[in-house]
Amino acid sequence: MNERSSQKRLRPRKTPTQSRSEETVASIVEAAAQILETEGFDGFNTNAVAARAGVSIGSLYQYFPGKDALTVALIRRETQRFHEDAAVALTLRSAKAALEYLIGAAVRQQLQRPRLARLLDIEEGRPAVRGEVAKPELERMATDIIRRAIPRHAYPEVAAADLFAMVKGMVDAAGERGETDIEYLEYRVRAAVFGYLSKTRAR
Amino acid sequence: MNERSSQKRLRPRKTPTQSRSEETVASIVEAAAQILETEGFDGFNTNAVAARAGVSIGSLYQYFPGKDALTVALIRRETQRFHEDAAVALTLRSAKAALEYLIGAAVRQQLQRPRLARLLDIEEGRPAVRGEVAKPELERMATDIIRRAIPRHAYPEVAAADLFAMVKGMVDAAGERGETDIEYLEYRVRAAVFGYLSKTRAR
Amino acid sequence: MNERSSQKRLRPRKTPTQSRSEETVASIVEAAAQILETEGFDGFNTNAVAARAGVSIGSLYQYFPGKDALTVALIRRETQRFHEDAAVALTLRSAKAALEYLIGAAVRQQLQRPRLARLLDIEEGRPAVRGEVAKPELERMATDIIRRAIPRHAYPEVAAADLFAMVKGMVDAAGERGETDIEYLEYRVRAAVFGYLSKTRAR
Amino acid sequence: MNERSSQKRLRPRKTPTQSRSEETVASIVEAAAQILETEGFDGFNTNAVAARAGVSIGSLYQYFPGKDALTVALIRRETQRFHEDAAVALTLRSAKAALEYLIGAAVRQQLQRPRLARLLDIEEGRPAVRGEVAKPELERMATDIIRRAIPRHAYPEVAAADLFAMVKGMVDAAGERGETDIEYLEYRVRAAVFGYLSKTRAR
DNA sequence: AATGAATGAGTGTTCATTCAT
DNA sequence: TATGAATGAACACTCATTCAT
Repeated sequence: MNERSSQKRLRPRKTPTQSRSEETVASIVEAAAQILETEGFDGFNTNAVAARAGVSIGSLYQYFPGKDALTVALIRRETQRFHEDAAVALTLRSAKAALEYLIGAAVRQQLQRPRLARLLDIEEGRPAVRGEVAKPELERMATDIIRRAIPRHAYPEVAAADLFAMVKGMVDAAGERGETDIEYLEYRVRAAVFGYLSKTRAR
Repeated sequence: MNERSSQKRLRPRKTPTQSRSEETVASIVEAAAQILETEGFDGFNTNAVAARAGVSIGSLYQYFPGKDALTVALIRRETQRFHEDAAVALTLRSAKAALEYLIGAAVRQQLQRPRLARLLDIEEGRPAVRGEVAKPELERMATDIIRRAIPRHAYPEVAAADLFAMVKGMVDAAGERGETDIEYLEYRVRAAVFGYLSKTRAR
Repeated sequence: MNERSSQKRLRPRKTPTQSRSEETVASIVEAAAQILETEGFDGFNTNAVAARAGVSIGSLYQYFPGKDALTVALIRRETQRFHEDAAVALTLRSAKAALEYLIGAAVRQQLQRPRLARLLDIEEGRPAVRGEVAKPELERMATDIIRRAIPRHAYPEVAAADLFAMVKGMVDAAGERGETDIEYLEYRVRAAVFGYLSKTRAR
Repeated sequence: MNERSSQKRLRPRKTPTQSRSEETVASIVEAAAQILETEGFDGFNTNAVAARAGVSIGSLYQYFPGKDALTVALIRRETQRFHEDAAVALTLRSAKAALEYLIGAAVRQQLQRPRLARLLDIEEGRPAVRGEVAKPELERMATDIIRRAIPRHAYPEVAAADLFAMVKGMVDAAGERGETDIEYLEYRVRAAVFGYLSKTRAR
């Protein structure tokens, strides 16, 4: 139907208080992840997700007001761990250690289920989805870390955005090429990040 | 349905020899670009493209065997200039100058029509399209340039892939954020590229 | 487009367990029969069938994975009775009686809805449909009957095939000409069958 | 080119019996035959026929007012020889010989290009085509032969129709099964025809 | 709450036919 | 007369979403 109607709610229809509901919601989200991973966008439709989750299509719509809401939930789930890692990184004394911690987290996260990660990155850009996925806080944290690592950096927000973009670009591409050597990839990503920062330091 | 061709052809159906045909083909490809740019994937359907091109749907299919072929043609058109720039860069004496030339080309190209560029980057990843768009030669050129710039680099192919990915990531993100200051963006991309190379030099 | 299933399934998509579904399926098949009967191949499209069945096009595709599957289902429905008649014929003591029984069944069946029968005979020959409609068993039964009727016949399988073909040819043509005198037609078909067998007996 | 120019010198500038138009028409009809034979109904479209004939689609429509007209022309061409054979058969003294002559002609004709013959038989039944193809005279000839062969036959017209139908049915089916032993098939068809006539003789 | 049958707007694609050149 | 670019009605099929049970 009309996907353009901007007033569509993307929040879950109900906050599950019962454990059974929570399980159902979780199974639906995981089913979405699996479908996206194995079938790609072409196979990613609500009926398939419901079937994979062992749930009726009606139930899916009981918990998610629409397909986009399901996508958002999945993105949130996948972002969650990274969010927590960022919080941990903030507590580290050394700013460099914090950055390295974060880089490691990003690489591992993205390479855990590379196809899923890549596809979700694309979904994040969809107008219907963007704005629903909480980037701001994450970016604020990253900005903080950079501010501490390079106190004299001219535009830490820009740097944070740039670094996010290049790390994501590199790791997505690596995942797509089928790379599995996390060590090597992390080494290169660190090179990119610290290389960028060293050349950008002041302006 | 057409059961005969198991492998869909992505090459243009007929090479237009008459000038009228050439115009039609060009107008269709440009219409595709505009639709993608203004409506995004959601509005990107063959009927809309034909309508925007001021052409019947039948004409579209006379020149493109399918939607994917149209996408491929559009990607090729957009890649064309960059291809040529890469060839020019190869002729420059200084390897550093070559790299900078290429970076500038990439940034300008990607920021010319940022949304279009971003969406085409996504399309390039689609299984139905990948393999039809000639990356190999481009990557070979880039590898050559890196080989000359950093003769002692351990894995120039990996570096080329990484650099492509990070540049694309950075510029796409910048375009999406609405950045227009090409100078500044180029400066940062150069920082990223040369930073990466300096930290990666040997292994 | 669905690129996943290289071999289109012709089996019904889901076996309806609820009575409502069964009704829907039956109404769709009967609608297909009526459309084919009244409009011929030209009007036989899925949208028209759905409309005639008083059902949405989506429902049609929920039970039949494609147009051909619907055709197959219709052929099966029309063949069903004949199949059962053949089984009954096999139980008759006299082989001649069995043959006559079968002939009568074939004539009546084919003349019940002559146009439909003729059109389905044609559809049976379509590459996409042939092989899905169970002829083998029917031919085996017919071969058995012939074997019993003419024990010394040189090639009962060939005879069975010939007889099927000539009976079908005669009755289809008669139906097309608008014949309604079943008695007379049966008489001629019997003449053809027993005439063929008497002249072919041994070789 | 070379062959053509040499022919130009040796042959008259224009063949008086065949104008260039006639050649074009013939090539189109033969192209239609080939397409139907090799691609079946699915590939049988006017553009494909024109291409195979080495003629523009516009030219095709210059000679045939529509697709059906082309089909009719093809049916007529294929029926032509059989028509002539029927005329020859009429001149034979012995009625039995005439019938056998005709049967042989029918079998050979139908088995020459079996797929084409079968497909054309189907086309003959299409409402848009039926009535355009001259059956009456052919049936009259066949009726005459039967009248002479079995002077006391009650309904020679009915017999002629029945025999046409059963012969066509048998030979089409044989062709479809890939039979190539013309002798054997002719033997069986004769058995069917004379068997039918012997059992039907009077009423 | 859960189910799954039903919906129908939308999309890719074909092909007979026309007509300007 | 010949060409072939252009047309657009028609059709098979999908899938997000609803709602009666």
